Amino acid sequence: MERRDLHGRDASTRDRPARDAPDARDRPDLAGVPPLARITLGTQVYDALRDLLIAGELAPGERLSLRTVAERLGTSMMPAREAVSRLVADEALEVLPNRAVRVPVITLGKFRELTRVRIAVEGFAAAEAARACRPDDLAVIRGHDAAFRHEVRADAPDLERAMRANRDLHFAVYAAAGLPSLVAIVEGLWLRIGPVLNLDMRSSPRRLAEGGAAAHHARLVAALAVGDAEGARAALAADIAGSAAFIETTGRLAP
Amino acid sequence: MERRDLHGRDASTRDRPARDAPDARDRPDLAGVPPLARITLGTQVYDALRDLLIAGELAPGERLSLRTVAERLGTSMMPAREAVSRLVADEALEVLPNRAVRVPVITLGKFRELTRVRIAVEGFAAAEAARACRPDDLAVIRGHDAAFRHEVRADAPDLERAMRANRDLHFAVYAAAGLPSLVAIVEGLWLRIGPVLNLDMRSSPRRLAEGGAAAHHARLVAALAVGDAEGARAALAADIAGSAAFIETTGRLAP
DNA sequence: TGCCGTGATCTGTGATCACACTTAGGCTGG
DNA sequence: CCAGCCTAAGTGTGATCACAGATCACGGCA
Repeated sequence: MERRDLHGRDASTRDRPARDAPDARDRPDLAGVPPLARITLGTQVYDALRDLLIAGELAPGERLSLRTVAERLGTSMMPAREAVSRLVADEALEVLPNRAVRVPVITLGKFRELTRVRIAVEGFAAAEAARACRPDDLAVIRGHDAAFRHEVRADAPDLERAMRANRDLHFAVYAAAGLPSLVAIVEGLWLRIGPVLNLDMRSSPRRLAEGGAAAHHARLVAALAVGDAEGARAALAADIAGSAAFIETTGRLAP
Repeated sequence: MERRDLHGRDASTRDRPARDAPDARDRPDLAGVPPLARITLGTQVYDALRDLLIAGELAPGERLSLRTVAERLGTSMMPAREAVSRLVADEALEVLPNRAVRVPVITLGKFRELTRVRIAVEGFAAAEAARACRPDDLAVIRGHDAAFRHEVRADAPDLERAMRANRDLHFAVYAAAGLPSLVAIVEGLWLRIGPVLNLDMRSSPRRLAEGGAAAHHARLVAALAVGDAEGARAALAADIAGSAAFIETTGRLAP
């Protein structure tokens, strides 16, 4: 049970960059200096929990406690509260009538519903990506694709790395569509299926290679390269449907 | 400046129903008694602000203050904090590097992006609705359609009622698709375009009748009635594109 | 032996205080 | 008369306390 400390508790260094913000606003023609993302403790806790969720390190049904989360991450209860509130709003966590917080247990019906929505939304993103994809976007995508293929073909596949490569590949495609709000929507969906998807995937490693994931990815990349929107959509839909079908066969989903 | 009091501060009455929850779980065959939604002050503040936003009563660029919101709604600062945090997470509000909270100013580019995403997502929802629509769903939809048509044709159109009828019509269609997570996504989108959309609509009333909204709605309802998925999608896409084009002509959007 | 009341403990929620920071307004010094 | 500082009010963020309700185990009654 390692203890990540989010503090960097020297607030003077943490908030330092913000002091330049007024300058940047007074002289908007000053290059560089992007809007300067706010990094509060609450946001950091949110990101930490978020990563745990989509990595499947928090199992469905697992319970959380504000005080435990706070202590584990080295903060007080307040940032944990904010983080959990946001995740509950995203339906990535749920708080029962008992006031207990846990990661939701997805039913089979809900899983199928999410899969249909994913195919529609992510399929659209892939199609748009095929239209808007630029050479450097494609290069990044190919990089992640190669990493994934390399990992699943290895003698001792590193599942964590493989899943991360898969995720990076998908989101690189979605980012190439040039619709940030769409990417945010997809992130919300992944946040909800992450636990069940990655958890089951972890339980049966070799399925990763057997499933047609690599083949679907290859078709996807090929379609993107030639600007074939419908081809990209179909390839991505097949990829999603394939992994969903596998999850269903494990039968671990609640009725 | 009326003062809505969210308290009902008699906690004993507010939380009373929860006491039946354990019984309902122990005897699951006990009819009625759905899971019993939690209603915290934070959630109520969230809903209040949310309604203000999608009704366009909070103009883009308008600033909010936690303490002001709290006082106005008759609570302390904590529930206001949670509500604002959630809305910021939804990108329905934003907090500047100065730590000032305001409703975001949408740029023209962002507006077009959101419109494209809306056409894709809501169009899909309409198509699914055409497949899954049941007679009683259709009846509800027709009711809202009639209300909207009646309102825009009146001599003295009540804009607020018209916009609400329009919103109810749209969401009745999306609900008919039977994909709750999709409805949640669309709500997030409406939360972000609500301010600019409804604000501009309010500034020029008669456009409501001139715009083809009623005609698009008619085509939409007709398509739903016969299960024509692509027809429904097209009608809804035209509706969205129409109102978006009108908004752009007002030229009020930031470059 | 089986069951129900009852207490300690832990939960999320709300209120309040403390703090660093921003911002606007009034004052002083030129 | 204007530019400059500089105080005072107001901001979100984080910590801490208070509290009602839930959970669970122990102990006593039937």
